[in-house]
Amino acid sequence: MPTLQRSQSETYDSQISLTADVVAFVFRDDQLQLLLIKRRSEPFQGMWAFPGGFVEPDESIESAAVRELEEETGLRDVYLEQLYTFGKPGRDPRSRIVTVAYLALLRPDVGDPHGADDAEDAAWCPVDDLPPLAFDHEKILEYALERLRYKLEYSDVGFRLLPVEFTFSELKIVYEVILQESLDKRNFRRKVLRANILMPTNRYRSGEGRPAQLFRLRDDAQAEIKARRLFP
Amino acid sequence: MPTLQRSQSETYDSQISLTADVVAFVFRDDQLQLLLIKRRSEPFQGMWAFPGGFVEPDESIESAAVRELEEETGLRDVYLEQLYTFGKPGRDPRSRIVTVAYLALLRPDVGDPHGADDAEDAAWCPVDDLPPLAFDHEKILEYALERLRYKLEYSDVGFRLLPVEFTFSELKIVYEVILQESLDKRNFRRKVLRANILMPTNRYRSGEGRPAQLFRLRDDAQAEIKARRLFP
DNA sequence: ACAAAAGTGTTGAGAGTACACCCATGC
DNA sequence: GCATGGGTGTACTCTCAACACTTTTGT
Repeated sequence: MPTLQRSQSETYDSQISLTADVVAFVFRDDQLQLLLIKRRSEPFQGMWAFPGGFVEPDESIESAAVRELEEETGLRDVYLEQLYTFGKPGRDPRSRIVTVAYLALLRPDVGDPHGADDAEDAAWCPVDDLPPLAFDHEKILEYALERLRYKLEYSDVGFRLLPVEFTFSELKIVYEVILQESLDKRNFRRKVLRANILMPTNRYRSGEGRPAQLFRLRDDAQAEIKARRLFP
Repeated sequence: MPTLQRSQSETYDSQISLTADVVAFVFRDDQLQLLLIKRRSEPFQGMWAFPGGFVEPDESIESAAVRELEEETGLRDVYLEQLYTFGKPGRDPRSRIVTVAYLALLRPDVGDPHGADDAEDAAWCPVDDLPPLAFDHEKILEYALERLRYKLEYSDVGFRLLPVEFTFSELKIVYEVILQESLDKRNFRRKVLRANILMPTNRYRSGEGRPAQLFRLRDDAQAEIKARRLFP
């Protein structure tokens, strides 16, 4: 049995390489946007892809994800969560490369990305107006979007896409855009308030019309509510 | 930048190895049980661990999981789902080994496991009476249990632990044991029926007391309900 | 007939949904 | 003063949770 022998005696060099890729979302201009880099090298040279790269032998996979993301953005206050591991043979034409995909949520006040190293360019792209993506990154994106929509409904990920202080309409727009449906202003406000996760501030955001009160997520607001029984 | 050079010119042999481990649950004797194998070789020789092993260069990770599970059980009608990838340096004393953990749910009529290859022994163990586990498998188990409890509330995983035909009390016991709380018989039955996912059969299961009608999951019952809005 | 588990209905409380008007500010 | 977005309350429906007795079978 090759597996057994390998586990006992070999040097453990593997023919499988491991990368970490990051699907990083930001919410700007009332749109959900995605961090993409333009690949400088083959394969898929010139195509857009998620930031990512090989995991070093002595760093954790998550550290690799953070590092790759850091190379492209100012990286401040990131929410990072492991998404799924994609490893079908053939997903990378070079060799057998398995990637651990991460979901990152950035607040709108992170800087603009800058090309670096293996990136000829880097940019935020609205998710509903994307160029074709390299590798199986479109499938990964689909998965990330599904997860984001899903978690929006039972966790506080929606708040991670906003500035630390935000108004109710800003929060509502995040929910509306990601869920692709419109919500009732009064019911939305009541539901959020009932959850008791916000702290009001004395500050207001002025724009057109009446200024809106700013709120922040309470520090002790648990990140994820225990699911109420839904099923069966 | 080492990552960049590697991605362009190296032979891609990596110092990171990849394994697939399977956390396989079965529900027997009104208990949630776990498939464990007793390790024949170092490290952790003689300790219990999940079935698992190295991913071959030309097989998918999921195939590796299925294969490793197949070596231990009759393997029929398995539900398999990727759980999480654990890859902290140091989790395996031999070298840098990253493992993709899978959750498997088996129906009670799968056979008993048999030791094979790298397993000196194999057995079902009740989850609340386990021996110490090798590697970081206790952490992986914790994660698996959390996921199982979570999904029980919004998907049909509970049904995957039962025979194809089952009674309402059997289903209720699965829910009660895994959620560790007792449920009201009438409310439970009503809720399941309202979900409209069951097909009644004309068959009955006799035991002590009045025989109970057997039901089966409808073929067209979707595997996962769309979450109702819970949050905020 | 009795022990054991199956099966069945009702009621009250709380959450979800639908819906329309006044308020504070900038121009 | 008017345009713009902010902020508020009520009525109806539906789901959830609590709760006890009758039915069917085997012994």
